[in-house]
Amino acid sequence: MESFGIGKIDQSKLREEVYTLLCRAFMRGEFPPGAILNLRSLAQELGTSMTPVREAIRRLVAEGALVDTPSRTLQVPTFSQERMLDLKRARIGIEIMVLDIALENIDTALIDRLEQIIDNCRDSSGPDLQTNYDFHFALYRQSGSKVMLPLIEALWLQYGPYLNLIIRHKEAQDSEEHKYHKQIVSALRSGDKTAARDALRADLERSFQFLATDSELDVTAGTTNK
Amino acid sequence: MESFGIGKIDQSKLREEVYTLLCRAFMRGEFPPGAILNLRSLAQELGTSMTPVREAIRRLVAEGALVDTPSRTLQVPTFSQERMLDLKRARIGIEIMVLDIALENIDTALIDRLEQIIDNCRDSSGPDLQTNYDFHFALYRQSGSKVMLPLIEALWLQYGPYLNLIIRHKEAQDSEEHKYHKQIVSALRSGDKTAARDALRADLERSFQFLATDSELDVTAGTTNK
DNA sequence: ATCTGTGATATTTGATCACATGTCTGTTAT
DNA sequence: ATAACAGACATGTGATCAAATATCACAGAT
Repeated sequence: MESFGIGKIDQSKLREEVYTLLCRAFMRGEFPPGAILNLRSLAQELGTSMTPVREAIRRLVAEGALVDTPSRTLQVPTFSQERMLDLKRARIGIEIMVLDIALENIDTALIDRLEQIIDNCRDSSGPDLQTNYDFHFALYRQSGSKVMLPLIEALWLQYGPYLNLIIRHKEAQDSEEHKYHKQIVSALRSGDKTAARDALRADLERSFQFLATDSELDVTAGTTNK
Repeated sequence: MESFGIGKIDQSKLREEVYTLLCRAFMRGEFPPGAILNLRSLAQELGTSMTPVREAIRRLVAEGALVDTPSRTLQVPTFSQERMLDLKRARIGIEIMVLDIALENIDTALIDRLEQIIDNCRDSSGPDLQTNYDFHFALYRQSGSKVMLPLIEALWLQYGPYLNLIIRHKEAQDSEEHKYHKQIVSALRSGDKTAARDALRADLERSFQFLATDSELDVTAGTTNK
């Protein structure tokens, strides 16, 4: 049959929309470690019934962004130094692994796109999370690994609550994140794979740097839904 | 509080039981690539309502063991050479990464336990999946990484359908899997980390060896639930 | 004989209900 | 005043219901 340019049907999947919304909220650092969520409030807030929220929440639990407590409530994992270091190690290990694969498929079109992402940054106050996400995932997508990208997404989801703690730091506001991004781009241009790896590692270390042995982080966060 | 030997509460979560059952079935290779599942049949087969099955299935989708098709049915991912190689690369990369961490925490108790797992193998016909699982995860658990273990579980889940294809090969029956497991153990005893890595890599390569450029694998598998 | 439209059927999906269980609060007994 | 208890309240879980939509078989037209 001839193909007309009428585009795809919206395919409303309420469940997916709820998941996407919660996902974004997590990556924006809306939920602090220890926060309690409940289905009814979320459903009401989103204007849906509990069912799609339940399924979206189930997925977030499967991805490690939420945990079931013994008292059948849902909680953002509490902060612990141990878990934070574990996540950091996992992110560095896997993201560098994927970078290595991406480096095999590198081309100038990608490098240009990465540069464009950095330049399009609106340089607002605070860290530019969207630009950061776009930059990293544009890079990782070049690996072509449909298996590993979801794993990295899951790790970023688990990192989200730490972001909530970080954005309260005044020192974190002078984002030098672009410094490492630019280092990565220039390393790619000159074909220096080791330099690219080192710059990525430095970038990831940076994103964890305000979380080390910080006293005020252990406070139990309040609920976000009454 | 003092800890009594009464074990954990049954935690009647029907959802969890359903998930566990499906999970095991996947890892046993019950579902071939391309198989279609539907909630009603599963619910009926398990004697529950659809709700717990739905949530268990949602989790499997989140872990990449199942995919939603455009027509709102559930499908085991179809076989493709590309995806298989992607999964292989991911498993080798991540499982070796976790092995490296485990190697830092190695002790003789673990090595003894690993040896015991191999010896307890009932050496039945066909590959001994339970022993294989126990061996690998006992090793990986030594890493202490609560972040990475679930990722590896997800990868094993995605590998399950390939197992379905493999166990049809007659050549696959003479399982020399223990050869590499024993190599790993002796490498650990002598403290030779490189040898341990190489043996693990060889073991993983082995578990993919019958999937390379095989013509009969591309057939579309039938449904498993009428 | 092949293709297309129509209706029947099957199945997912979202909403609602009933129930079990954990938490909190206010009262009472010591 | 404090600890224990009882009852109300809150919340996840499973079952069931209603609606939307895809699939399939069949009839009719070309």
